[in-house]
Amino acid sequence: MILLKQSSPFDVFLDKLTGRSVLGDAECHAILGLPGRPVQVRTNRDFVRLGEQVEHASLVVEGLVGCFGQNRDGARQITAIHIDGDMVNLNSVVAPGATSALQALTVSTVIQVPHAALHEMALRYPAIAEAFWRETVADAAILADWTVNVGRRDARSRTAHLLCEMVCRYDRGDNANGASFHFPVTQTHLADMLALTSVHVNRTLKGLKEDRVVQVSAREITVLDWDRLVEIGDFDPAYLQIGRPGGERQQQRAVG
Amino acid sequence: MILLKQSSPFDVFLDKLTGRSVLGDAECHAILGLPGRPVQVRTNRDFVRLGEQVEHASLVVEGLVGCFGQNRDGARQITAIHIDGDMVNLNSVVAPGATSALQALTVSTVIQVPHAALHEMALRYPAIAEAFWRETVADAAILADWTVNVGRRDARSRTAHLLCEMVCRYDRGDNANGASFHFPVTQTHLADMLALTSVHVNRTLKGLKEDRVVQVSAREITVLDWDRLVEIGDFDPAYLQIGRPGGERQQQRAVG
DNA sequence: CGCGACTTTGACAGATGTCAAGGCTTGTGG
DNA sequence: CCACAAGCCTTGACATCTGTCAAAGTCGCG
Repeated sequence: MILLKQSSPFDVFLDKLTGRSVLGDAECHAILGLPGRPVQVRTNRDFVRLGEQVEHASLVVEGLVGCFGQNRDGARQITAIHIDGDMVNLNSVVAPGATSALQALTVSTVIQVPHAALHEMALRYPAIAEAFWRETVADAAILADWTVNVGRRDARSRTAHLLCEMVCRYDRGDNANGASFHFPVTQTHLADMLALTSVHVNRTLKGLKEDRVVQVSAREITVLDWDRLVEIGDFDPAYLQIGRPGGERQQQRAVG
Repeated sequence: MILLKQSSPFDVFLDKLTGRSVLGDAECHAILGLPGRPVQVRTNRDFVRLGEQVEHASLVVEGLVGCFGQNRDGARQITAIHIDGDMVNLNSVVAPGATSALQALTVSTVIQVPHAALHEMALRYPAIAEAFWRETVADAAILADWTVNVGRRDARSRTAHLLCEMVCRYDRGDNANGASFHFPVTQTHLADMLALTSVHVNRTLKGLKEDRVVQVSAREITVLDWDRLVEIGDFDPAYLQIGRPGGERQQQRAVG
């Protein structure tokens, strides 16, 4: 599968897909040829509301997007965070009634891809249908990990764990000492991800900074001591299922 | 789709599928004809271990099965619970490397269905591929709800919420006052689902019993005041996506 | 320069965890 | 049919983590 043109906004998405699934040329071309309408979303703006019937999935091209739930009192819980190249709500193709809200955490650009196109593609190319399903499974694995994180780790460990995850998802997992990534979220956002209060996030982050494990400046996070961060965060990247098509088992032929 | 024979152990599974997806006769027959090997699992026995490569999905016929994560100290967190008729790890068809352990909470009977059969069926019947994908999405929605529950509700509300969910999943949602269901889990199991300690589960349950909201006897849970339970639990069943094929939008033709 | 959003800090409150002991149920074997 | 053991439930006293409230400091932007 040698496709070198880096022009389509779907390139990064395709990369993520092929990181987990085996796709043939025909499928790759199809993905790259998907239709889509770019949309800018302002910070803290819901672009999908709870209960809404959506008609397109959204591919993040730039920015950060969160999946929000909340309790009766309005306390919010982020259940997933999506970075560029992630198709936020691919799941909506088969379940268009949104069960959680989607909000941009920063100014973001997303490409709205009509369900019809994705659905048709899944019907036509079983390998794509499978790849989409697999993406949903991977997202669910991350979600399960978040549940464990929120449920069974204390604030310090929980925070470190999240940072480890983001390092890996930003593909800085190797050579991680000194690795840094732009993570433009407020401490309130972090609190919503970690099920803490922003005050406590502040204290926790302070601790990690004082211990020279990470450095945070201008919303840029730098890992000073990766091994220590992994240990504090009780982190094992297996659940992220990054870069092993077919769960390192299937030798699926590339149909196409 | 008129299939009245209630002989196959896949009947309940098919019911759940058709509750969310539209399937034609051919697909229904195919599902009912799936191969499978019944297996008994003892209480507290892992039948899938973390990291294991599995080769079949497991359909719960009887009993209760939990999906477990844990932290470094061995504190456990249940991330999903499956009752009879649930295909526990349908997701393993496309991601055979287990990212969490599966354990029977009570003596359970599961039917092991080879991935090969499920995979082949998904390739042959796009509507089934889609239905399987949709089941994964529904499970993920429940998981997201659990994350919110664990992260943003206090012990009392969290417990009530879980009970509400189980009432609905056991299909006792209507006529819910007086509804009861067999839920043979220990308080330690409940603690692992709710991210509490068993001691605190005990105190919380005591409170709900004293307030005449629920009654618990011999592992049978009876709802005394459904409206109150819903209110305490801050519960809205929408996320369960029960009984509305296609997310109450798609008028999908039944292919077959 | 000043406003608004975000961060940082301290004092205190409250929810939940920890530890430990005793009571109850259930199943088993004599 | 009784006695015992094992697991489970229940309870109390106390510890600890995290939340709450409030104020001041900082940063970036118009």
